[in-house]
Amino acid sequence: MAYSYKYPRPALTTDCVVFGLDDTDLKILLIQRDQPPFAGEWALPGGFVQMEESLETAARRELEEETGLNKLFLEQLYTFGEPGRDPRDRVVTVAYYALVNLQEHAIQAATDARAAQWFPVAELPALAFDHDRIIHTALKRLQGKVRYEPIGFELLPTKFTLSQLQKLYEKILAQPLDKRNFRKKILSMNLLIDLGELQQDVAHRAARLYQFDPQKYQTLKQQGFNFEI
Amino acid sequence: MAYSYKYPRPALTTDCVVFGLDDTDLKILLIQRDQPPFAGEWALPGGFVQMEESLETAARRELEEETGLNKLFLEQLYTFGEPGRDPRDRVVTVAYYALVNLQEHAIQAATDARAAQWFPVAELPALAFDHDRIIHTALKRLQGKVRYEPIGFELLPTKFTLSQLQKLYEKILAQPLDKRNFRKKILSMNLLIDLGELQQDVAHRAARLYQFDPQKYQTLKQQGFNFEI
DNA sequence: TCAAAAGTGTTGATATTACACCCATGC
DNA sequence: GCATGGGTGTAATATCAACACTTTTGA
Repeated sequence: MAYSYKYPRPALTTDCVVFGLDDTDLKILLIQRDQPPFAGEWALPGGFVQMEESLETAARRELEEETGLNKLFLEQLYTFGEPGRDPRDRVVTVAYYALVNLQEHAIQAATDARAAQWFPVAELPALAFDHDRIIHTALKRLQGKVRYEPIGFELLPTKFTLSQLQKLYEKILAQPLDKRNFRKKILSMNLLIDLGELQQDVAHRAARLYQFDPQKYQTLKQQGFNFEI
Repeated sequence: MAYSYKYPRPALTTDCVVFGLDDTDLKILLIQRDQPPFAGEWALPGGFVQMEESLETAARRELEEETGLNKLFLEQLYTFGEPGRDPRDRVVTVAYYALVNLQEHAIQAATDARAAQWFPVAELPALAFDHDRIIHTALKRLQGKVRYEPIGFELLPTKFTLSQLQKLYEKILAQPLDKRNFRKKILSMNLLIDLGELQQDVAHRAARLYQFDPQKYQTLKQQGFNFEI
């Protein structure tokens, strides 16, 4: 049954834009290439889709192989297939983006010993292929989506403060938000569980810790509720 | 240079969900298959991506070959690549969706003599492959996008009345809208040019004709304006 | 006691919703 | 003259934006 269609076929890969957030920056995880083309340059984690795996499975497998990260929030972004985007051959790539919280997921040395490193989105190095364009598309998608879906929580630890959440939105949307209005809005949605716990070891008044309630969100969504920041 | 990557490759196709609007319904254009698998069933227009053409070019080429339609609004939707979605072989398809106004674009007999026919979205026939899933995804995308981008105008003739526009939104969003509030909102955006002309040959008071002003939209958008219905 | 961030309400402006009647036209 | 859709305004309500001070804690 294989190869019923006797036409030349483009090669098919997946690439993944992994976003992480730390105290100072929104960051993207890149891999240093050790093979031509673009040897020594930085690129998105990714690789070839195997014949028996789905596209998303391929994206997750490559991510784990190259960075040790797994069980991330992962969503298809866009498919890039201009002839000439790979100098050797026609290669079509299905791009994904992922969100990870840096506190709870440390990246491992890649199994094939290639360097993996986080870069602030404002300080990206030169990138292989059209990966700058893919990252640009992913940033736009993240900015659009974070306002209408509660995906921002994927970038935070399970327990977080309202200030952490506000800073997350300020960094992604690149605009300041009013503290009181932000708290009013987010708390009025009733999507956060007040854990009754406080931050530890901070050199100022400790903030309350909250947790996102995905089940509550599903329930409200079915009743016509729309998340919006 | 071709075939630098010596791995088995999935076949790559594009498929296109073409939406059209007439007086009564939102419709989708389907092609009747004359070859197995799924011979006799209905399917989305589409076909194989050639090695030297971009994905969008492939989608437009297939559309024109199979339906005669060209120069449509066309946007990438999603890439479907589950193993098993084609019974013969691993086939990954990059799906697009298109918007066309039925008044100004008649479909032609397909060059390869396959039947092309419009179906109301509520009365779709049995579909080949996973095309029902692709259509479902396209409908959701259209419903989401039409509220935040002025793409609905692509489904109307150049000159249209406010009632036509309102009915368009009511059909796509599947909810009634208040006439006075709708008019207030849409006119307050200043995106419509009042042509100073009236409908002809209607058996009631003739309505004013309007035209969407894409340049105005671009200008406003750059100033931070957000279209929203 | 100082620095640093947490936490908290009110007000005016703006936007949204609900709602009903007269108008123009062709038949 | 009647059926059909075109066209119009207002009032009540809800939402949004702007804004400053007190509290808590550890160093």
